[in-house]
Amino acid sequence: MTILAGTVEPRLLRGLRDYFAADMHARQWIIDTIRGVYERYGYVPLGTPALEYLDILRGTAGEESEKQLFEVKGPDEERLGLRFDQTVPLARVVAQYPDLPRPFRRYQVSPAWRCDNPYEKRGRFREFIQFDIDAVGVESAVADVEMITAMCDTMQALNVGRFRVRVSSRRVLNLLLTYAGIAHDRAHDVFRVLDKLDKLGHEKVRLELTIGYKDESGSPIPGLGFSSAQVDRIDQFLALRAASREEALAQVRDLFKEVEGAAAEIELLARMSQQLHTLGYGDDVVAYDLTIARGLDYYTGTVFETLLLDLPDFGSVCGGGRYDDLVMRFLGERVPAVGTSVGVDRLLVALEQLGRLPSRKCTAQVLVTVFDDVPIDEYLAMAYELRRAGVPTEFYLGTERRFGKQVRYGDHYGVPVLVVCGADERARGEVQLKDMSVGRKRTAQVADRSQWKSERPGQFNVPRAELVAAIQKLLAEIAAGG
RNA sequence: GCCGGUGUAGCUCAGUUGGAUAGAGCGCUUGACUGUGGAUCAAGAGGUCCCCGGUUCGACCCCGGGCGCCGGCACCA
Repeated sequence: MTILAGTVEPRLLRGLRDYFAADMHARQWIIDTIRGVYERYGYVPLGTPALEYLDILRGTAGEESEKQLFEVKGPDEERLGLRFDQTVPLARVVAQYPDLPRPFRRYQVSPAWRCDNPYEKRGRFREFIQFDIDAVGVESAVADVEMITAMCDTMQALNVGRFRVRVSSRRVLNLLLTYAGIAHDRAHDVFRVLDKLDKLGHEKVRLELTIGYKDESGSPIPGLGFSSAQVDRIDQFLALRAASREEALAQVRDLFKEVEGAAAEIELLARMSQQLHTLGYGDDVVAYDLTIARGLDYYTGTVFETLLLDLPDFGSVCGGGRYDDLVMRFLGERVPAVGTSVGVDRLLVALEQLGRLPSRKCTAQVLVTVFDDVPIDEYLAMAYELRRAGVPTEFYLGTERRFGKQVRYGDHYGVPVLVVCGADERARGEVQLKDMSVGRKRTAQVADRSQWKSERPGQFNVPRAELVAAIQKLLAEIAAGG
């Protein structure tokens, strides 16, 4: 692009994007659909500011994540940051307003910011909308079940196709550490490597747990230095394959039969699975995959994530878990909580790739076109009659007087119906309606221009006095006929 | 942060062992058609060949440095 001297080059920050009409309509549809599900579960909305004090955001989710904070300087030099999720602000709110009756169950949809490496093909951006539900002050695992079913219901409502919610438990993974004789303060390191199982496979995970290896580019991946006896025990766990939740639990129950406290943890998951079955959430939509840890440091119990089976490499489109100690940071008191988060912009990219989004570029149902030989006030009258009757109507405001250009304009934005009234129609006290979809279908078949012009597909005249009624009838037909 | 690739028109890309005025397709604009979307035909606009420095009679091309973008890895709330 040529940049003129004295002008500023229009450009976008890395990892951010502009959303035009089709994307905005699709995104709004996703948000409305999720909200519908969440409100059926009785969650109430909460809004919090994009900015928080830096010390609120810091140290909640691991040291590494601090690099991902967008920092902001306040007017009095306060150190601020843009929120990177909605869970930490929620913990702040719960701690700040102790009178809130518990359980506090809220939903929140808003943007968050993370300064990590963007990967737009898989829907990873530096600014993105998340849609969360959380239940704070809840000990019962019924809340965990509710999160999982809400995810399933959300995926179904969004028409994502085949999906699977994978459920795991940090407490079971802690049992694994005990079983393998690994100190629990190494949990973060071990879980990080286990989470890569899907991507790297068994062999590399084993190497990374022990001596490390060199990846394809030759970069050294340091090993964690565990003994082969320890890693053998982890391997036993990783090798488990089950066709159902019950089978997965049976295998772990057997493997951990000597581990103290294992029976109780596994019983908890068994109870959840039973409830899920009773409610109609079978092994096809909810699977227990106990190797999943998820990256967040603040998770303490159940964790889960959702994959789209038609986009196996896309990554998870929503995830969450239990974080019983997060509020403690602000309140000094343990407040158990569980929540889950849908990545709205990720889903937008995924559904786009799957071709599961309707594309809508306009809001108008009708475009009133104009000719020079008819007084403009007559066109205005038509447009306002339609608007007052509740029909979304665009009045052609451009300078292009030639009719062909106006049709092209309407075609470009996908307006379904044009109102046409030149001197001929006016003289007869009529207006012409043009159903754009008819011409769009004809266009593939017509080769000759004069035929194309004379055919005027999808056009018919109605008395001027019946404009509104005729439009409403035509729009109803189009809506019914598809 | 590390490794690799790449940077030429709005987009996708060709090009020159270093030589005069840098090309194609698509898109865009205009006309054929002052009242009809598509197709066709014709014409037109659009370039700091990423930036800075060096070598050279001469650099879009070669050399050095920088930056951007794309992959992979690391990291990931």
